[in-house]
Amino acid sequence: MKKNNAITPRETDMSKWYSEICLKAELMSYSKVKGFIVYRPYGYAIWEQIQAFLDKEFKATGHQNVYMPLLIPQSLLEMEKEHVEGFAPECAVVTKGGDKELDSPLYIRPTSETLFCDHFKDILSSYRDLPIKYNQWCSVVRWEKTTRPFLRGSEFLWQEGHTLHRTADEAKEETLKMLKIYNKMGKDILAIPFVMGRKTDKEKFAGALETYTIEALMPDGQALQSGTSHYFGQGFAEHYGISYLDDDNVLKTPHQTSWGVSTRLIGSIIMEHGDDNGLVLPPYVAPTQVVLIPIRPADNPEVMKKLKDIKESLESKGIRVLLDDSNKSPGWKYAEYEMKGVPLRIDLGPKDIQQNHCMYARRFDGKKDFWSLDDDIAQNVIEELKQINKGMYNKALKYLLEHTVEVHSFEELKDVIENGKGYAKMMWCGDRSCEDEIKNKLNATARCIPFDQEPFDDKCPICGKKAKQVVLFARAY
RNA sequence: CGGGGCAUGGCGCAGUUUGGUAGCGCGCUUGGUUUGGGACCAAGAGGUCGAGGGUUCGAAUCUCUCUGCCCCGACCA
Repeated sequence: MKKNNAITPRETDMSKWYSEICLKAELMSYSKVKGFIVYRPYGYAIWEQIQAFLDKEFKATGHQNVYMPLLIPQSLLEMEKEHVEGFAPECAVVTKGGDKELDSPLYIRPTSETLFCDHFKDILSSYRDLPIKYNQWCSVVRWEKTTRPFLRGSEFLWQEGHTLHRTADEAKEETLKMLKIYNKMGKDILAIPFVMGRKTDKEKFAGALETYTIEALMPDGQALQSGTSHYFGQGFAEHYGISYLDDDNVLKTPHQTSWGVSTRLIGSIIMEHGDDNGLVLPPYVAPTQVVLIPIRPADNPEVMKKLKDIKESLESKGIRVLLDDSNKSPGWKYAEYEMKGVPLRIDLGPKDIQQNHCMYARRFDGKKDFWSLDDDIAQNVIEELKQINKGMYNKALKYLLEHTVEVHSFEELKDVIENGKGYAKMMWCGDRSCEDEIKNKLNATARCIPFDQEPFDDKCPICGKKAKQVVLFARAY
């Protein structure tokens, strides 16, 4: 049969493949303003699943949601030097209110550190107020020159956690705790194995003492920074005058963190799992987890009756299920739900009724098999979704391991980077100059200093000096 | 910000070279027949040809200006 809605194969053109999935799986639409997209229901629902998971984790670890204003006065943004230098060049600025020119411009938040700091100054007075653990769900605006749906937009949706602590240790612990929640999210619901690690000084957040990251590896060998967690120390607090009286009656400065993930995660899901038939969604973020396809229902009333029973029993177990009773042909439906990445499909037709079974097909590996209609189908589905998530994770993990290559020389590094072989795992002296050289010559950056440090050499292949740590280099989105 | 491409119904395109009053495929609506890997017939709806100016009796088509989008690079979640 003809494929009248096929997409460009990933091998042919990854960029084209990616944007066609975004559009044809109905995740988003382009808007009239460059870099700003419409999050369509199917795409937004993925974000809602991610939100639901994280919101629960945040609250379970004692965080509260708040909402800060959209606009930042210039004076407030300028209070932390590194921070303003990092962000001001990519800010959108409001210069008029109504028809009147403003005395001082207002910045649309590119991130909300400054707003949180200003507020913290007001509400913190005693050690009894600490810790303060806030999170915000919102969108931010950064005037990007090059934009791609989900991966890089001028506006994106995210969450940003901002916390204050009495001790440095407690703040550091918070920073790592939140990073681990992100990593858990990868394994549990995104089916993406992240590499956790610390950013080099060159790559860390503007104003942070330490930045930690979760990095995903995409099928073209490029890395995608998927979430960050920062330890600020007391820098911001000092600049913004945040202080409290401790139990020894001494005025002290709290220790601060911030951490965030964004709708970029949707982009990483698309690239990590997608194939030439379209999107492949991991089951626990899929807006529809199971689609039911009736075959020849018109002259076989048993078919719809049975499917409605199945639908009800799935719903009663909290499974997100869609019964497509439209009069499109089954073939059309197969292709459609493959494009949309629905993890599991169940077909039921007269032949199945006769044989007292139904057919199921898994999206990610195409496995097809039958379940007896006497089975507890809901229980089977629950188990199958679990296996799918595990299978997708393991597949991605295998790719990650196979594409993390130890390099001992510049030539080997070059080979890995230029041929899209993935992460170049390298022993590094720790000098900025070597990092810069790699950036200049190969356009690759230090993605992170992974937590798993297993030294395999004793000198830096760039300068030949003594190596201090293992670093992963890659080109990045 | 450089380099390339594009702008004609919801989507994909033809028409532009050589000016003559807008067409095709998909999708959509209605009715009917269908349904095990993108069904078929019939009848319909839908377009100030990205915006503005100019040339002309007449502009999707020639011309000028502007705007937007996509892709590839340099910078960033």
